Amino acid sequence: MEYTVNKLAKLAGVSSRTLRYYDEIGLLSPKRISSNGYRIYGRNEVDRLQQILFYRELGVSLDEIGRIFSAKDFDGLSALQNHLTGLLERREQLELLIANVEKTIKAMKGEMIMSDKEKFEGFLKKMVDDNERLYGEEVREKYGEEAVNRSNEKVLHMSSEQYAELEKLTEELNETLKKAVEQGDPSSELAQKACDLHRRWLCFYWDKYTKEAHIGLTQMYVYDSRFTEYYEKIAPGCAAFLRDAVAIYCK
Amino acid sequence: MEYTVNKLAKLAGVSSRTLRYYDEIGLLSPKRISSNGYRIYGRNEVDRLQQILFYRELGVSLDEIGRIFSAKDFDGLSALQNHLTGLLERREQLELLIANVEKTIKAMKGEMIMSDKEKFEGFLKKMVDDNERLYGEEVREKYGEEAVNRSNEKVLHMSSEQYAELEKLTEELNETLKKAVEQGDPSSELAQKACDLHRRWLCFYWDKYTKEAHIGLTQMYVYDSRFTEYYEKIAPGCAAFLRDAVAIYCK
DNA sequence: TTAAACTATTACGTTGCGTCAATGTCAATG
DNA sequence: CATTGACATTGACGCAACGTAATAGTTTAA
Repeated sequence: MEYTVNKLAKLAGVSSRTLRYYDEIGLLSPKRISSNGYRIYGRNEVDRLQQILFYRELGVSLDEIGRIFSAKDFDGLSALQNHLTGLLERREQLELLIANVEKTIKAMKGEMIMSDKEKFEGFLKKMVDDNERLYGEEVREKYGEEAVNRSNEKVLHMSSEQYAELEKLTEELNETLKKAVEQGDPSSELAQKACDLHRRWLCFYWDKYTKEAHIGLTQMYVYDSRFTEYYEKIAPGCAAFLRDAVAIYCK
Repeated sequence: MEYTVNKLAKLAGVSSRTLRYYDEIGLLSPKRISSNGYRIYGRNEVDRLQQILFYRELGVSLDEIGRIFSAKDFDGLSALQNHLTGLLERREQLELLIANVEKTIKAMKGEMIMSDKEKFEGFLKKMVDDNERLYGEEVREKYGEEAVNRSNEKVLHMSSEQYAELEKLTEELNETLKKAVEQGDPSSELAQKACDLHRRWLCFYWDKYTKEAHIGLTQMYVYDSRFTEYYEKIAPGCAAFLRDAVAIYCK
């Protein structure tokens, strides 16, 4: 009932490096070291390793696992309860992150739809194809057909629903923006009005508006030729102008 | 319009160390280095930093941000779309983790309820008090009163609902286990039957049974005195016996 | 006997900085 | 003018949990 590193590693489905690491940090030491320097593990060590892996699978850090074991009164239940609290917190943060990314994507797509519907549809198609090539099978297996399709169709669907209102706002924004650029001053009242229209335009897509995102987005317009071109058609240097104006608007 | 590290750092709300790091990895280099060796940033750098922070807030890694910028055709939208895929994957993994932790906690609590209701209620009370002391205010602020109470009451609620059936199964399990221990062979047919009963017992709490979790849990019984004591009352050395039997059962 | 298979230690790489430590520079004050 | 305090520089370690060599000694099977 004695095991060398690789024996135990294979038995437990981990790498030998992992075992040596656990030895190094004092989480799982071998029963003894044989005369040739080899690590020899016994029954107790197998058990302890199982326990370690049990918690590890649940996402508990090795550090905490160590503390669970070394606590005088072993209480895995309390440990898991605390661990769960951390996990729930992480989930909440992740949800927030996802929501933000999604709303940003939504806004950018909305912008593209406004700027050039045909071009956008071409882009969307390419996007879908790329996803298909890269993740298609995987994703389809994981989430099922309709999830993929749903996510791909959502944008176009939304655009057709609210197209009219959005278009009106866009028109007003573009006009205001054009006049403001002609005046040439990003801090002018007209320019700031354009910023406000742009904000309202964004709120069409965003559930929650933040200054930071507004600044970041307009700055991006300057770097992404698809957006720059669109604004260029409204007025020369328009994207940069809007960026400057929004920077002031949000200050 | 020129900034030294700290000026820019304060302007953008990051640390100077961050800026030096970004310089180090080539993500954001200063416009020039002044004669005294100081980093001097200009307008372009401010913009670029804003962009970096925009993506960083969305959880994009610095490495990827760098690639977004260095790509010949800047395409933040596609980048975000890909990034979102990763985030969704992470969320799914986190959900799985949480579900597993929750079901494990559930099972352990179930075990305690069976073993000694009074003791368990004492434990629950202590648990709640601990949480109160440690996270009480925070958690209450975050999730609201009822979320805390709900999570604390859930277990007891469940136990009262299904107590009868569970008790019957428990009785059968305990009897079988007792006989099996008397025989003394964890690989015996009776012992394996007990394992199967224990599995069914677990399935009362778990939505999804896995061998690994079964092994891990029974092994934990040996380490946690609350469980060991309970099984000890059924038969001497019972927890260890069950662990050994389950190890065989799951092989 | 020799080569394959297994063991060991040492140490760098990963991510995004925080945090010293030692040292140099600048602006203002006594 | 010298000192002091604020700000600048370059290292370099530390974190989490190993993966991945590189180098060298040991055991085992052909």
